[in-house]
Amino acid sequence: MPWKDGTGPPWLHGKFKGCGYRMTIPRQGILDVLNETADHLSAEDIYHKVHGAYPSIGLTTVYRTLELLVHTGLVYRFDFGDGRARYELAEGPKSIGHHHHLVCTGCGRIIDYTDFIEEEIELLKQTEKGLTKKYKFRVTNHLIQFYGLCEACQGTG
Amino acid sequence: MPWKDGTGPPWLHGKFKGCGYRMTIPRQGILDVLNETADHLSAEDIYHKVHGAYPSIGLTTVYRTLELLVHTGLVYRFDFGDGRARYELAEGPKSIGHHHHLVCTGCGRIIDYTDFIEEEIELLKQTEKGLTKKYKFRVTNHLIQFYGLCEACQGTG
DNA sequence: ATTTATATTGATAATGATTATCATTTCCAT
DNA sequence: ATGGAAATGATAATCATTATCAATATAAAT
Ligand SMILES: [Mn+2]
Ligand SMILES: [Mn+2]
Ligand SMILES: [Zn+2]
Ligand SMILES: [Zn+2]
Repeated sequence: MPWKDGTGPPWLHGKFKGCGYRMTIPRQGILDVLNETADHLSAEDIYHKVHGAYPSIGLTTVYRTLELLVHTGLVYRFDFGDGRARYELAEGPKSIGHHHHLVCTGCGRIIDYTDFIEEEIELLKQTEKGLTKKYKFRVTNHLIQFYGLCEACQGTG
Repeated sequence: MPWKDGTGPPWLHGKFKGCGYRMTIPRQGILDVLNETADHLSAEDIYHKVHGAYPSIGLTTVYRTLELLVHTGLVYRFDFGDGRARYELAEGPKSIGHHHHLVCTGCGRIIDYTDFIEEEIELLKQTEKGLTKKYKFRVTNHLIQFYGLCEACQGTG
């Protein structure tokens, strides 16, 4: 289980405490930043944003908290190929829900999409079942990304 | 054709020269290694393997050649979450063809699978078409990975 | 074959994101 | 309040990947 205790959590604040961790000011700040943005922020992005509200925060704490959040499943970590990890709140009030990504190899822009998600998830479910049977592999997560050029980057051949 | 030493795949020669590059001994060695393995090697893995045949090769050359190969589309670069890029020949005689990956988060093992590929590709094609229409995004590539635990790693709960 | 221009190489240093240390501070249960 | 565990932040260390740059290898031109 990702939770230290056996308690099931509501959301964020409660979800965090439910895992047996303390909800501190730096952690709250980091969660706030993640909850208020629509972007896919890097650790340093988050550090700078939190720094506005809590100037004493250290970059190390940001990395540590993100590691914690990823481990507990509250946050997803992505690699879009620009050399730094990027983070996104797994789900919550402001979340658009489960989605996949379009990654522009021209400008690095990331587009969330939920279109066709149902069909994709349905196929993934079937695929998972088959793979589990054949390879005895227990799937816990999946990653789907499309790479290409966004509208703005198609002009500059 | 003047193949310096390698027994390597001639099916790459034209593509290489067609792009204005020279087929040198270090490059041939790197391609040989990629062509002979079924694993997903890191740059350093490749460096060590090529070093057996060409001890004077430098790690820098490996990185540069891989960058070249990825850029020309002959090689795919993957990130499986272990902090280093891994490489795989895009296609060729010994290739199993287009496939996706199962990534064990327990031991790092990578499993190639081609099962359900047809169905997946078919759905991806449709999804691509819809995404192109809605987001004006020109898809050139896609990435699908399943994360979970391999058979050996499921025992150690 | 000799020359010439260019592509390629490899040793080395630099970069930059992420981790490891560790002393200090904060939190919580007693 | 108090003691112990958890969390923090400044700093140094890792480590994969890139940037430099002088030396070498290659292909074309003479
Ligand atoms: Mn997203
Ligand atoms: Mn593979
Ligand atoms: Zn773009
Ligand atoms: Zn495993």
